[in-house]
Amino acid sequence: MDVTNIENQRVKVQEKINNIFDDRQGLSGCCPIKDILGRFGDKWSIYTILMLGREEKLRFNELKGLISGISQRMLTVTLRSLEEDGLVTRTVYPEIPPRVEYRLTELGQGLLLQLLQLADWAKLHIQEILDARQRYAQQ
Amino acid sequence: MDVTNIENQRVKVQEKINNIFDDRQGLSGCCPIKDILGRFGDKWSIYTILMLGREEKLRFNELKGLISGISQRMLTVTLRSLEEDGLVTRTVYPEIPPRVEYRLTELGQGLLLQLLQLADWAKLHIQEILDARQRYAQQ
DNA sequence: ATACTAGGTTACTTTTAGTAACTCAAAAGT
DNA sequence: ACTTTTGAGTTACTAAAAGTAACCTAGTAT
Repeated sequence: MDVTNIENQRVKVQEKINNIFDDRQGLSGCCPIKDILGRFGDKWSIYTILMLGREEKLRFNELKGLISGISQRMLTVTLRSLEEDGLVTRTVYPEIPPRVEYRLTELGQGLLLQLLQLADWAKLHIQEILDARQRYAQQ
Repeated sequence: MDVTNIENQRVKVQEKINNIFDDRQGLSGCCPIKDILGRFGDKWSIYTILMLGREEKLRFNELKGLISGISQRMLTVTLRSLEEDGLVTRTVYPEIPPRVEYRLTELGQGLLLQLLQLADWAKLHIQEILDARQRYAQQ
């Protein structure tokens, strides 16, 4: 890639960024990235989405078993927030003991694909980041 | 896209997810997505990266002016964490009054590109999400 | 001598994340 | 007849993180 191409790419990036900020008249409105990352960007939401992406449908305690370290409360809170955003559906079967099934919606599956793209980038560069942290820690 | 293609895609997704979990032997290790989103996934980091992506280099108070609502402390904390991860460089010019310039590293620019991809998805689907929240709120 | 500048800290308060123990309703064991 | 188990959660609490307001430094201009 020559100098002109790099410059072209830079201009495209700037346009995109301007677009993001234009859309929310002067920073006080809602920024879609912030809004979305602010919701699913925590570790429990990510693990939950990944697990539901792998297994298609899962019950509450199956999820709890798969996501090691999560407490019942945090799983409830996480699932409710994903449900609220339309990323996950919750189906209750009124039996005793109760049975509840969770699965990703189409929207949730779309988000999963984005997450996996990010994961590819993360895997490629995680070592660079860890190295940077090491250097920073050493003064 | 016919049924076979959908099935193919699903298998690919599952392989990728299995890969992510394999890499960190049994969930206790570090998951690159979690690790990375856990660091830059907050609103101040996102705004900071976007601003530095737009302007190439910025001084502390320029950033403070551009990111409306951020306090000095939160900007310091955010910049330090981005610096620690090798996403941003901090250059001090030992003058009085001091001058400090921040810019994205190559790594930071790479992350910015990923963020912009996510922003594209977010813009396409933010209304669906907002609608879902409305529905959820109404019982 | 006072005020201003850039780029922060320190000490404090509020918000959020997370834990441990409890609930519900029926079924099965002792 | 009472205790335990099961699935899917709540409630009440504590620890940690995010955020605010006031202060600092060192030189320069008024």
